[in-house]
Amino acid sequence: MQSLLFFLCKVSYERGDILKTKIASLRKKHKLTQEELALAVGVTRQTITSLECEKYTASLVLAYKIAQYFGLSIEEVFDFSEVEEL
Amino acid sequence: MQSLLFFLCKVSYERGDILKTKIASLRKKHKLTQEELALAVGVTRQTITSLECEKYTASLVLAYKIAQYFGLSIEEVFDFSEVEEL
DNA sequence: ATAAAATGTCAAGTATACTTTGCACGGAAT
DNA sequence: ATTCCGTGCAAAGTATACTTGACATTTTAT
Repeated sequence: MQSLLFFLCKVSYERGDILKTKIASLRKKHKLTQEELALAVGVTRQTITSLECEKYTASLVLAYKIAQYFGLSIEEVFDFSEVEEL
Repeated sequence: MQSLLFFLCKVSYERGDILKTKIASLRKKHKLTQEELALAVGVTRQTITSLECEKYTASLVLAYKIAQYFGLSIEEVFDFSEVEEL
């Protein structure tokens, strides 16, 4: 039986400056658990959860490691479209 | 008379995990002061100094803004070659 | 029906990114 | 020689990124 509910993230409206990411969908496409991805890029599972639920924005180095793990560029994994124009 | 000395950064050997950047050379190529670049990307001059002297690594959003200012990708401005392989 | 695996969350702590202010020094111009 | 500009630095403070450990709910497997 298919699941009726997904794991849901509690959305925080305190900060509007957190980058949207494709981490969750990329991870599922590669059939990985958060734990496995965390191990692969050298952080804890909670950090992956936080990034997927957009609690904060990854550091530059972590962003690179995640992108590289999926064979993509940083710009392909994180959505910069809402960064204030220069 | 040509200058004999450049502005020099005191190198800290405490951390070996700070990304090398092309910010200083790009800024000079564009004939900008640190102050002007700082204003353009929305940080203080001291932050630009710190990044150029590699005191710490920029955040993902700041890295994006700097790269975009120069019309480059993040990967073209920051050197990820020494990031631990996955 | 039960157990195990996967995910989300919270609190407290450490580490890193960035700000603010102020000072020192070299180079350029007058 | 004096002044101004650009740069490097330091200390203290705030904000954000990440860790650790523990717990609740959902999903998957038995």
